[in-house]
Amino acid sequence: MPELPEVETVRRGLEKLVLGAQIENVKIYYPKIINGDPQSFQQELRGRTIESITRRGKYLIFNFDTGISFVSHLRMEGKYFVENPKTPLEKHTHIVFTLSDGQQLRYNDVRKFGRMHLVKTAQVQQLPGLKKLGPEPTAALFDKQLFYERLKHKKKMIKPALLDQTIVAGLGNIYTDEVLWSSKINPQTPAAHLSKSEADRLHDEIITELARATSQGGTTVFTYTDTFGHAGSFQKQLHAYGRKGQPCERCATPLKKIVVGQRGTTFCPQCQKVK
DNA sequence: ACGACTGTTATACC
DNA sequence: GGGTATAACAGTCG
Repeated sequence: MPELPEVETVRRGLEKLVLGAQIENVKIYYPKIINGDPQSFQQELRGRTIESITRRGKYLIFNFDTGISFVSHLRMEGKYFVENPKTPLEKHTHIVFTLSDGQQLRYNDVRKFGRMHLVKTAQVQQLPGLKKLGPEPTAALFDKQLFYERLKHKKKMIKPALLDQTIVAGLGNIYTDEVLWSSKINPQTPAAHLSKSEADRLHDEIITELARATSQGGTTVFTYTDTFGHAGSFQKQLHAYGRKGQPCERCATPLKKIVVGQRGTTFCPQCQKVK
């Protein structure tokens, strides 16, 4: 599942592989991936040069020479590959960008959940998903006091509150279970019930956990790979996610899996007690 | 064989 | 408007 560390790893890979490349042609095999008119998507991108590749939350943003940007969300299984045009198209490749250097940038997505938007660079922040996005989880941008204030006014439980992207950007199901485990907070705790010290702990864990995962190329749980086809290695350091029934690494109590806000949730019933 | 389950966001609805 | 359920999809597992 590409969450922030995986998307950032993909971004860094793409920066090495296709920054500065010019798009010669775009082939669309599954138009629903593209938000808006696929024909104009094709036409607008032809002849454009990739000037920069940025990221906001889990959104990848390709910026072009003429003030337009292409915003891509990988959702569950979206992947980019850079390959020789002679390599046969893999199953589930839906969009192919042929580049002037002779390579192809290919978008592959088994579940077809990923989405792409083409907008003016100045309009990127106005896209529905980006408009309400919370701060990036870095020490410079993610304010501790503000985090506590926002939680205090949320009616949701802490887990769905962290997943909703408006309080802080970039957490998905895996890292949410991890930071709650590290912070010893029960996922079903109402967000508004967290004490200041719990909120502070959680805030710090979010920053360090996502940074550590990013530095290790992200987590490969099911099928995630980066643009080079490499798996991440952070899955070796997961303490909660996917460890149902295994002993908690702090207290040896078997971890439990429950559903919270329609999402599978693994936690330690001993260390992460409801208060 | 078939239903349950997986996860992320936009959208519809209360 | 906030909260919540549902749709978008395909593959895997029991």
